[in-house]
Amino acid sequence: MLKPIDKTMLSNQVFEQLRDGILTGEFPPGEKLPPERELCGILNVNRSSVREALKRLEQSRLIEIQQGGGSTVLDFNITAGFDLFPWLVMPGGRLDPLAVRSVLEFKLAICPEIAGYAAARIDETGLERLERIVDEIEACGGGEGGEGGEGGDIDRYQELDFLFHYELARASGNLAFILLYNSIRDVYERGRGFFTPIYRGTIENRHAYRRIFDALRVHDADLCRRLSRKLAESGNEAFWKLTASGNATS
Amino acid sequence: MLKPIDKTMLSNQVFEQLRDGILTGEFPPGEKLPPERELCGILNVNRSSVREALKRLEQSRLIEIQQGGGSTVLDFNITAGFDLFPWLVMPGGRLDPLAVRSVLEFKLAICPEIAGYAAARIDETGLERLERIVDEIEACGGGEGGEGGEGGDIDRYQELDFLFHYELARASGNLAFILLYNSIRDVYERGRGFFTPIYRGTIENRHAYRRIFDALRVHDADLCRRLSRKLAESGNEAFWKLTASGNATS
DNA sequence: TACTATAATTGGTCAGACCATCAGATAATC
DNA sequence: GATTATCTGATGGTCTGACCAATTATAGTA
Repeated sequence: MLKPIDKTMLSNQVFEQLRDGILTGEFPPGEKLPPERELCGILNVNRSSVREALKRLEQSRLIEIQQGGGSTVLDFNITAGFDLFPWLVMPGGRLDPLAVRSVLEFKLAICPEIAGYAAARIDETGLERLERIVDEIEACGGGEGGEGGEGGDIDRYQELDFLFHYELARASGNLAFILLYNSIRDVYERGRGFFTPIYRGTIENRHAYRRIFDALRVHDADLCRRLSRKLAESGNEAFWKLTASGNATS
Repeated sequence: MLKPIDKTMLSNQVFEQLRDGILTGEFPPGEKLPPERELCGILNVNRSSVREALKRLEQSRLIEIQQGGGSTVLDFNITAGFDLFPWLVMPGGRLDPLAVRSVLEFKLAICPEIAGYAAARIDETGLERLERIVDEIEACGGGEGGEGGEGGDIDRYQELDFLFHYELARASGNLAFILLYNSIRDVYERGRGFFTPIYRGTIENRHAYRRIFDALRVHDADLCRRLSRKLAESGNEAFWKLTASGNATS
């Protein structure tokens, strides 16, 4: 009966409402948003809060503000940057199948490349950090028994999988890859529960990380690429199996 | 003597000053920004303007704001998303060599993949749009004479090259790739002048676009990937030649 | 009809006030 | 003396109301 109290700042609530309204098409591209003063009345907040929200929407390139001319909704497909991706993957708390496909294809495209550069450039400290992660991944029990209640391990495995790839991105010495993973982090965190079934199907591959690590250690870029691609492919296959059986995007 | 007047909004000027200060290390990670009221005094603007700027910095994940606790500078390498990339490529108007290398490697990694998916999914309207672009690229005169003053053509070629790849991203049907190019667009626009010498060296490849287009038309994904990779590689080589001779990043 | 001047709309900035939260100092308690 | 509770100041969050600046709509004029 008692619900947690929403302690988000007002300007943030305004921002989220308008952002979701734009992403769901409630405010279609080209249309004008209500004037600031009108929004104040509708939302029952001060103009400062509204303005802070509008400025953030403008920065996300979801709207265009023109002095004297009002705020116009932009077509986020054309204007919005990659930082918006997490919100397109889960509009309104549900997974968008097309966006999920995009995620999987995207991982398949960049993970091997990241691994390749990482193999060429990784240093000792990077290797150490990765080894700790690999060790812990292998320690995650996965399906050897039917004891059930292994959700904790799956959760941790999911987290470690991200950390593993994030460390690879850092080791690649490529700013673009690092920033990319910073943006994607939200996808993982927001969609944690939804991706769990996928990871449950791929945890049997947890020794694959070790193989990649060994290839990194000897700076075998080509092998890293191949192994990383294989890992990504197995994850994608697990997902498609689930969607086929109708268990995902629910 | 007469300088153009900066007509940007005050909050935007505040935002840019603080952002650049953070990116250049003037405000190192972990350090606290001056309190809002103090910033008002320093910058001689109203608190609303300061707040709007701070909210945007927070959204860019460059700072963390805590009620009663001030604003803390974050480590953008760990927190900032891909949308920040353009500003890391050209901090203070100069090219950052490491970031440029990142751009080139990044293009090399994703362009072929985009082309591959585009080949599988492109439709008639997409082909039409691309053909117009390819036609115009081929019409760009490039180095056949020594008439000089061909800057207009180079500029247009540069623009068309981006449009070509952007259309590929759209045709790929992958949201991630599209958003990526939306983010990258700024890199091209802000660094237009700096990249021109590169394009001057690669304009001789302008028939490569036609070959990719032909492969797209017959949905030959593998050929598209190979051709796209080759195109990206030739661009990168042109850049490294320039850096070797010390003409870039000037 | 086309152009121009005016008025209304709307975003940008400002000033000042008060509330909510946090951090450090102070006082109370064991 | 150490720990805990409380108080105080600093700082961000919200509100009110006003005025400026740019745009847009309207009315007037040639």
